[in-house]
Amino acid sequence: MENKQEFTMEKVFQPNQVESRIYDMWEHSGAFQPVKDESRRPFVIVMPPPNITGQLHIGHALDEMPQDVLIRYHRMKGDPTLWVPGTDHAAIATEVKVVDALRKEGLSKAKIGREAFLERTWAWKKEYGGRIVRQLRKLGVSCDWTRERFTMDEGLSRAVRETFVRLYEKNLIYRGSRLINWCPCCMTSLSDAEVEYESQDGHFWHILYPVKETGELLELATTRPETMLGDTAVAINPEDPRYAHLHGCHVTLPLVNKEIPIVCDEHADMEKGTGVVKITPAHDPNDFEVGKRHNLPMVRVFTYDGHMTGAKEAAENAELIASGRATVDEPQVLDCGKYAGMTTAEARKAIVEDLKALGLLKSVEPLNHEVGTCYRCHTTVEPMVSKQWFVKMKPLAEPACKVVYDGQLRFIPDRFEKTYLHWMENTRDWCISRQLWWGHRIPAFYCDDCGETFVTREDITVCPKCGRPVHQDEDVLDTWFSSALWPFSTLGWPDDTDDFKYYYPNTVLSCGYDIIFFWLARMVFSGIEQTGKCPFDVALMHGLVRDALGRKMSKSLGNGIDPIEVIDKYGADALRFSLVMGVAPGSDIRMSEEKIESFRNFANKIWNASRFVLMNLQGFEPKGLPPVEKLSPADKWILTRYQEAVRGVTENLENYDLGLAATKLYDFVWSTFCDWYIEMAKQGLYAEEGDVKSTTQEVLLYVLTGTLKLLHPYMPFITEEVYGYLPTAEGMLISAEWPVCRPEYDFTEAAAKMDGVMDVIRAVRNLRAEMNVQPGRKATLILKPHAGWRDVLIAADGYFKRLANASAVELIDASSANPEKSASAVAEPCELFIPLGELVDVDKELKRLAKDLKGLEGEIARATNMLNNPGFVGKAPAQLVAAEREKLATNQGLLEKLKARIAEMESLK
RNA sequence: GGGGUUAUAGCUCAGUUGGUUAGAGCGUUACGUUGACAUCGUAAAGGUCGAUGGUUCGAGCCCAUUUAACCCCACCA
Repeated sequence: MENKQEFTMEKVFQPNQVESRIYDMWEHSGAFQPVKDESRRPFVIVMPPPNITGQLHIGHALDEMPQDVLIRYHRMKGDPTLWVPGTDHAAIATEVKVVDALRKEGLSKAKIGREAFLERTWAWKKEYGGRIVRQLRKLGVSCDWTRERFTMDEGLSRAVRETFVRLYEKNLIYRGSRLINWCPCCMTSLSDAEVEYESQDGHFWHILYPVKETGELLELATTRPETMLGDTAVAINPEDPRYAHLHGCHVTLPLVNKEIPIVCDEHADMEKGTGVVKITPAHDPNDFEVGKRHNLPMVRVFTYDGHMTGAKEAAENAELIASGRATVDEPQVLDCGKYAGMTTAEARKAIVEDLKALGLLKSVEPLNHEVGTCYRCHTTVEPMVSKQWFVKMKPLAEPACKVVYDGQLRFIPDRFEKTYLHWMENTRDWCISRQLWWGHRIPAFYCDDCGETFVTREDITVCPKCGRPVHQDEDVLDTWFSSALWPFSTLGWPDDTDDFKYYYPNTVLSCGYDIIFFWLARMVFSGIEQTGKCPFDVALMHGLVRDALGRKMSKSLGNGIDPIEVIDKYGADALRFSLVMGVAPGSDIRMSEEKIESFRNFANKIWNASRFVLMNLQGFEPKGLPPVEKLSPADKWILTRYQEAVRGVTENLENYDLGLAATKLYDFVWSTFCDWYIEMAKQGLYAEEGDVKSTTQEVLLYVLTGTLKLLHPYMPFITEEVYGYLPTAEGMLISAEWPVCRPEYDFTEAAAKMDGVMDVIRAVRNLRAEMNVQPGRKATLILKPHAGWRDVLIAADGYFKRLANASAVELIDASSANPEKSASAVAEPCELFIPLGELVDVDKELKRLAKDLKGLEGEIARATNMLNNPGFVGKAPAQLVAAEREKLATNQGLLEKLKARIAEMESLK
C-alpha cells in the first residue's frame, strides 16, 4: 500500500493517458463553476467565442492560454471566478459553408428558400458546432460549461433585438442609401472593418472627355474606367487657373454620349494628375460625397453580382421609382447597352478598347495601388450605393474614448490604447445589415401599403398605422453586432439576472490585437450604451502565432501546427507552456515543433523530480515543516528561493506578466529545485539519523507541493496528476489554495552562504573538467577558507563529496603552505586545491589561472573606477556604494591569493 | 500620407521601475549510464545589446537623429 507511488508512477510522463481522465474529473466535480461570495468582487472573463465553422487551430490555443492561466490563478487565490465559454454563429462564414454544401447537391439558397435553408444551417450547426467546443477541452480550458452560450441562443437573440430597438428608438440606428462596401462574391454588404486592403498592380488610364461649349478635350485619369458609364459630373478645383474658363461648362460623356456638368469642388486636387476628376457618385466614396454637395444624380452601373447593368435592371429600377415606393436617395440604374451583362473586368477591357478606337484614350501608365478586398473571400469589393442599416457612431464613440482617457479601461500592453483610440475617434457609421439569411434578422417591418417602417421588440404582421399586412426586412445583422453584446448577453441581459448583477462588468477581456476593431471596440461602446458601464477593466492583448520563419500559418502554405496533433504527441501542458513562456504581451510568437518538444521535456522533468520525491516518501508521515533549528543549510536555501519564487510569480500574475512568471517557474524548477536542491537533499535522505531524513522529506514535500501549485495554471494536467500522488493532497489541485509565504522560513544570510558553497562546487567541477579528470575518479579536495567561511565549509562537507565528487575534504589554515602538484582556483569562500600528483600539467594550469586572473582584474578595474568616481559615491544609493566597496575588498583579497598561486606555479616550471 | 512594433549569442526570444562582468531554450564542442530523469547530467565556446549623438555618477533600458524589417490605419481620382 505504501508502495503505491513507486509502482504506479511511470518512468516517463504519458500525457495522453491522463489528460482526458483528469479533464472529466474536473468538469464533473463542478470545479469550473464559480462559488458566489457577495462580499468579494468576482474575477470574470468571457471567452472570445470561436466560430461554429471552426476547427481548433493554434491561434485558438494562444487565445485561451492567458485566460486559463488567469482563471486558474484567481480560482486558487479564492476569488469567485467565472469564465464564460460559447460560440459565434459567424453569419457569412457559416452561410458560405452551407451554400457550398448545397451546391454540391445541385441546390441553391434560392431553390430551397429561406426556411429550408435555415433549417439546414441549424442542422449543420448541430453537427459541427460542437466540434470546436470538444476540441477546446483538450487544451484544458477551465471554463464553466454549464454557462456555455451561442450567439443565436434564444436569450442572446433577445439581447440583440432589445439593443437594436433601443438604438433605433434613440435614433442611433437608421436606414438609408449610402455608399457601402459590397462583396460581389458573398453578395452582401460589408462594414469598413471587413475590408482588407491589398496592394495590387493596376493601370492609370488617361481619358479625354470632349467639352461641349469649347470643343476642347479635357484629360482626366482613372484606375477604374468601367465606372465611367455612371459618371454624372467632372470635377475641377475652383481655384485652378487652368480650367477657370470651364466653370459652368459641360462635357459629353464618351460611349454614353450624355451631357454631364463640370463642377467645382475642392475634392479635385490641383497637384494630382491633370487636376480633373470624373465623378461616379454611385461607385466611389469620394464621388458620393461630391455628388451630395452638388446634388448630382447617382447612376448605378453594376449589378450586385459583379456584372454591368442592362435593360432588365434599368426597367426594374424605373418601375420602382415610378411606383413611388423608392426613397429619394434611390440611385438610377443605367442600361449599359453593349456592355450589359459583362463582368466588370470584361467591361473594363471593352471600354478601354472602344475609347482607344475613338481616340479618346490618351495614355496608360502602370500603377500600384491599394485595392479593397473582402476579409472572408478576398474578392475585390465594389463600392456601391445601397440601402442599408447603419449605427450612428459618433455619439457612441465619445464615451468609449472617455473610459480609456479616464483609465477605466486599461490596455495591456498600453500601446494598443493608441490603436483603439485612433479608430474610435475616426470611425464612420457602421453598416450592420447583411444580405444573408443566417443570423439575427433585422426586426424592421415595412407596411406593404403605406410604406411605413416599424422596429419592434415583438414580431408584427399588420401595420399598426393602417392595418394592412407588413413584411419583415429580409436582411440579417452583422455577426459582430451580436458578439458586441457578449460580455453581458451571456449573463442574461437584458433581464436583470443574478448573474448579470454579480458578474458584470467583467474583469478582463483577452483577445488578439487583430480583432480590436471588429470586436473589442464594439463591445466597449455597446456595453457602455446598453448597461452604462464599461464591460471590462482590462483588455489583455496577444499577438498572432507564426511559423518558425515568421510567416502567418495558413492552409495554403501548409505550415500550420495542428494543436490536436501536438497535444497527442507532446501533451497539452507542453503546448500550453510553449505559448506563454517568455512571451511578452501583445507580441507575435513563432512556433515550432522543436519548441514544444523542449517543454515536453520540461514536463517530464517535473514528473521525474516528483517521482524522486515520492519514492523517498515511502512510509513517511508528513507533519509539516520542521522547526527552523533542524533545517540544513540546503533546506534553508531552497525554502528561501522557493518563497522568492512564490512572491515573484504572484506579482507577475497580478500584473498580467504571464510570460515572465512562466520563465521564473521554469528556472526555479529546473535549475534551483532539480539541479541543486534535489542533489543536495540526497545527503539528508540517505542519512542515518531519522531526524535529518524526515526534515529533508518535509522540505522536499513542502517545496514540491507549493511548486505544483505555482505551476498549475500553466500546466494543469501534469500538476494535477502528480498532486494526486502526494500524501498531503486534499481534494484536487485545481481547487487548492494558492501558496502563501511564511517569513519565518526566509533565510537570506544562510542562503547567501549556500550560494558561496555552490560557487566552490562549480569551481571544482570546472577545474576537473579543464584538467580532464575522469568524472568517475574521486579526488581529495583541499580548501583554504577565507575569513568567516570556515564553519560554513565544514558544514558543507557532504555537499562537496556528493556534488563536487570529492573523496575527502581537508581544510587547511590560511598560513599553511599550498598543497604541491595540485590544480587550484580561488572562490569567495576559500582557495581550493585538487592534488593531482603527476597529472598536473603546469602549463595548462597556468593558462587557466591566467584566465581567472584576467576576469578578476577586469572586475576590480570596473569597481575601482566606479568608486573613484565622486559622482557615483556622492549620488548613488549608499547601500549600493557599500556593496561595491565590499565586493572590491573581497576581490582584491582574491587577487592577491591568485597572484601568489600563479607565482608558485611558475616556480615549478 | 499617418501611426505602431521589432532590431540583444549561429537560430528563437527573455531582460519587470536605468545600478554587479547582459540571460534562457535550441544548436555547437568536450566529457559522462555517480542510487528521479539520456525527454538526462557536468563543463565550455559564442554578444562592441542595429548605427550615431545626448541626458545621467551610471544606459540594453530614457531622449533625439538614423538605418532595416514587419504590421495597422487612410476616400489619393
